[in-house]
Amino acid sequence: MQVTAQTMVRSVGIVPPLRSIPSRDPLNLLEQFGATISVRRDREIYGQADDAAWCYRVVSGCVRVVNLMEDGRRQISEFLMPGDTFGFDALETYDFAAEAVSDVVLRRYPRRMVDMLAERNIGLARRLRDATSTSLRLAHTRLVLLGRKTASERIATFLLEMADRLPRTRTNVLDLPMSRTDMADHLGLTIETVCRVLAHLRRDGTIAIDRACITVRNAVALQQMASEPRH
Amino acid sequence: MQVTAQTMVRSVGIVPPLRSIPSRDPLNLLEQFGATISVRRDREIYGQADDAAWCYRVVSGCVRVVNLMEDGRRQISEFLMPGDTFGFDALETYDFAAEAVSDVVLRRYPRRMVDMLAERNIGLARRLRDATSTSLRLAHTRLVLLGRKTASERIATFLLEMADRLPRTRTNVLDLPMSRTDMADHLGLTIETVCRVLAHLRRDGTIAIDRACITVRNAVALQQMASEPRH
DNA sequence: CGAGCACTTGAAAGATTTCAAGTCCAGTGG
DNA sequence: CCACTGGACTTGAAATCTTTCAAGTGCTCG
Repeated sequence: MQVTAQTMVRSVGIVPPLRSIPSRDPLNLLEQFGATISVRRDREIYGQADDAAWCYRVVSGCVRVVNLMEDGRRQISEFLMPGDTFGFDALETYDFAAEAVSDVVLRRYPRRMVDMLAERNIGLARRLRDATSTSLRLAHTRLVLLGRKTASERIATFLLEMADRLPRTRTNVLDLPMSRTDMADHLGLTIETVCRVLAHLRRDGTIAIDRACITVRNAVALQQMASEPRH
Repeated sequence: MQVTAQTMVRSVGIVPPLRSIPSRDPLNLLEQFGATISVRRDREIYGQADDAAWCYRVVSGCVRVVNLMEDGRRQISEFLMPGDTFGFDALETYDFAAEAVSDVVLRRYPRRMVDMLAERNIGLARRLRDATSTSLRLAHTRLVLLGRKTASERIATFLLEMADRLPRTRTNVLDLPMSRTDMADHLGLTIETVCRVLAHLRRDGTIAIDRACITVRNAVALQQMASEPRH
């Protein structure tokens, strides 16, 4: 893997407390082999066909998992927030590129070490399997969104998900790190449709928009609009 | 889990050879705890909210993984063919229903046993993790299909995938086990659109249609039409 | 032979995209 | 300090793809 525009920082002896990771998490076993790296906004973390040499955990910022078609069409299969891991589910190569949505700080672990530790520690192996299962479950939820939901339902679902996952400064205020284009490519829409639906919600009084900052004024309305699948 | 309309058959001492499973596969460790069951066409194997008590492997026939929305909209996230496993990635509950597309024969393993064996056997644990990773990768490919491909591209992609995965009697002849409705719910289209695109391909001479049986006359044309994502 | 169901096909309706202008900032240079 | 430029975002109108609504067709089963 070629080191792109990443600023390397040496691993320090003491592990910084990571958001939403309980200290008993088996994932912490990896910390002794971890390094902290920073990636600037819009820089690639790894490419679609790169050898899967590293696994990552988001410390701060937001990462997008991107798949490109040859003619330029783009699908963002997920956004990763602080505490989320990625690259652990790779096989020989990553199958999808990872890029920094904002300036991000990551913990990075050598894949070989991860596999080696997982072979010795059953708790870690289990943890990795569960993490992959959770990703899979999330992916299935997105299949429903892309396959069966309308534009409004997709946007409402997305906003509620962000309200849940984004590190929030204030309740109901979402400081979205991604552009409208990113949202569109995540939701299987065009940027214009994203804008129009958001504008409609604003006129409704359901949300307020101030550039990248969206305030949820009526969460119930969003929930009804989102048409979540059965539980 | 309630036993629905399944015909239970006692596990036999000798494991029948399963299609496309090399005998050295760690999954075979499960065989001693496996039972063979049959499920009739359109019967539920498990429901969306059921406790995840069992893991399965398809012996013969075809299974669909289904997610329902409250208003009845349906998304089939995948079709499973002989040799495929499912239910291994469940957490507390299955998150999606599994139903028999055709009459199917399954091997069924108690989830508790699977977890127990995986704790003792690192090869099996690894195998399960890899299987989940493969599912995840497949799911991501479908996100691109649903998010960014046109109706024709979806159909072409689907036919090529079936040509690859379906147990084939003759080259180029696909005996599709699923209905047009199933195809539509898998591809995020309506049944009418599926019919129209297939009819168009038939007039093209790209395929021939005889009810559920589709003959691929021009695989190259299908490949071009499918617009596969970059590799 | 008739009913029911899956599948097909046509025509109109509708949702989203495409094409085309703007608007609004943030950053730059005069 | 302020006009200018580029990029992200908005908005409108026309075009297009897919869906919806409506009729068939054809096969299988009783």
